[in-house]
Amino acid sequence: MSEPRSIVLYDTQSQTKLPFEPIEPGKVKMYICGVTVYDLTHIGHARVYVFFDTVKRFFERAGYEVCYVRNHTDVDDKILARAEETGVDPLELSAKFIDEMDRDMDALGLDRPDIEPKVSDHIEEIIEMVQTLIDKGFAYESGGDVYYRVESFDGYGKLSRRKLEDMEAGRSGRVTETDLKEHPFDFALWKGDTSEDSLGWDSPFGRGRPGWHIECSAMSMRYLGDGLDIHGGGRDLIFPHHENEIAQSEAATGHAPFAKYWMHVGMVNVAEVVDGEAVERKMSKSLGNFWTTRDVLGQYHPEAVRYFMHTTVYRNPITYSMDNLEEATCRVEYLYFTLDRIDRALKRAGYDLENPPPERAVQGPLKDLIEPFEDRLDAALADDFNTPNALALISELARASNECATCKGGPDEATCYAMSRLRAHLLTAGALLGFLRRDPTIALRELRDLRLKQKDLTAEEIDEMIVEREQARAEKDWVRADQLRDRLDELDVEIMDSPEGTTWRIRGARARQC
RNA sequence: GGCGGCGUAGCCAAGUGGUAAGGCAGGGGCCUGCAAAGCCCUGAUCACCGGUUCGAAUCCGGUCGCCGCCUCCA
Repeated sequence: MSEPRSIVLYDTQSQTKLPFEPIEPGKVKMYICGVTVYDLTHIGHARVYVFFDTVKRFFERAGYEVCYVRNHTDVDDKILARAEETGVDPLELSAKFIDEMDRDMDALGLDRPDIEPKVSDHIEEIIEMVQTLIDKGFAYESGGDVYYRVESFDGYGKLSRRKLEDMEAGRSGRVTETDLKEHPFDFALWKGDTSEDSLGWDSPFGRGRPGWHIECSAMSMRYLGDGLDIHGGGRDLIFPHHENEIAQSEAATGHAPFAKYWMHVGMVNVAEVVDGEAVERKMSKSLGNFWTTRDVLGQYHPEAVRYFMHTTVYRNPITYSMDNLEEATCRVEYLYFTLDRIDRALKRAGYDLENPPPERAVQGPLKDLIEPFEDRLDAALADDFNTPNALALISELARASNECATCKGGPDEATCYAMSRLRAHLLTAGALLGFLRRDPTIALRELRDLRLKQKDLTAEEIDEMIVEREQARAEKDWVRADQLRDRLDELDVEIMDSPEGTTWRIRGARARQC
């Protein structure tokens, strides 16, 4: 970005868009809640991390130095339960799923966060913080556990704007009452566990392990200090997780706000039939309606998955469906075909793609598209990361690119120069959103191979028929050529004849189009 | 019961005070041996009712429908 632009982002707590003003000039301190690593990640997790990857990249483009921390919760009851079931050591189990998550997030092309702390490496900080809370009267020991006293914190409920009374008056039977707690909404900072063979650490309050929320407070402050710029995660973390983090952190440090901006990503929904009725519900482990990132990447190209994620603004729910993923796949394919066309046209004209000519003003009808493009792209993303608007801009670019690359008689010098600028813009936008990052030939092959796999076809058998048809065409045997094309068509293979030869592709699973 | 959100063309989806981005599908055209790809043209007054305003999809009130959170959850 040529000059500092004001980035506006929606803050959950104030329920409004605010101009981003860093605590330390030029720096962004960002903590994003990671996952509890007892299983493969699902596509809902992926949405959150794809989004914040783009947030991070955009801040960097805007000239900020970003410190991105994302934790792994590797000590948790669910991990213990899963470890018990499978007879594995809990920390080995979580280590395995951290690796699996890395594999999936790498495949999606995410940059690794700068710091990825684990609970098991920060027990000391956690114990220290719990002790501080006890000392200050915000927490109490009870039956070997330590609980946070929600009524001691004035601001309790300020993020999720709910009152303790309202929640108590709410759905009966939902809140678990325990003799150990002073108030039903008090939550565990430390869970006592005296059995020697379970995962635990010695502490001033006895042997045990941390409760759920404390780790994020302890680890975020360990790496980013008492005040962070951005704290984020999925919408479902607003209550109780983030609410509790605020209560703990601000109580412990006496410093407010704990986080200046709270950003929450909408849920991934999935359409299902429940009791004979079509409904759309949040994807979740407990409902059992989730798709793992691994499964999805087996079916769809990672860049198509990212494209799909960007079709809806991050705060709204998005529907995971075959149709939506297919459409995203088609768009990514279209963009790569476009890039491929530009590259070929430019190479034919003697352009060196690695060393584009020095920038100069564009003349003619494309001027108004090319010159202000990056400014418009930045404006879209600076407005609370409006990725659908960014995609709309990319569509305009691609259309113009195709027009240039396929113009009759071949592009002239001015058109070639315009194309090289369009190409650069496409790549810039793609780099921010996470696609168009491969060589078009490679990407198109990857896309093709996934479809071949879907249709249970091999490239060889198709190529054979293509060669046969080319021969028929060379002999102007149109009847035979068309017969072969019809046969291929039945296999959902589409043929594209061009002066450079015949290429083909597989139609997507979505109907007979695309 | 409390808190939050959503309802925009056949479908997906931006836009939150000045006469509705983009994509998919459909229709018409250019190109093509014919196709496909690509390009061009083509569609909505914004759930409903009432109000504020010179002017509202956009603000206020109400109605209906859907979803999320209040329990582990990204």
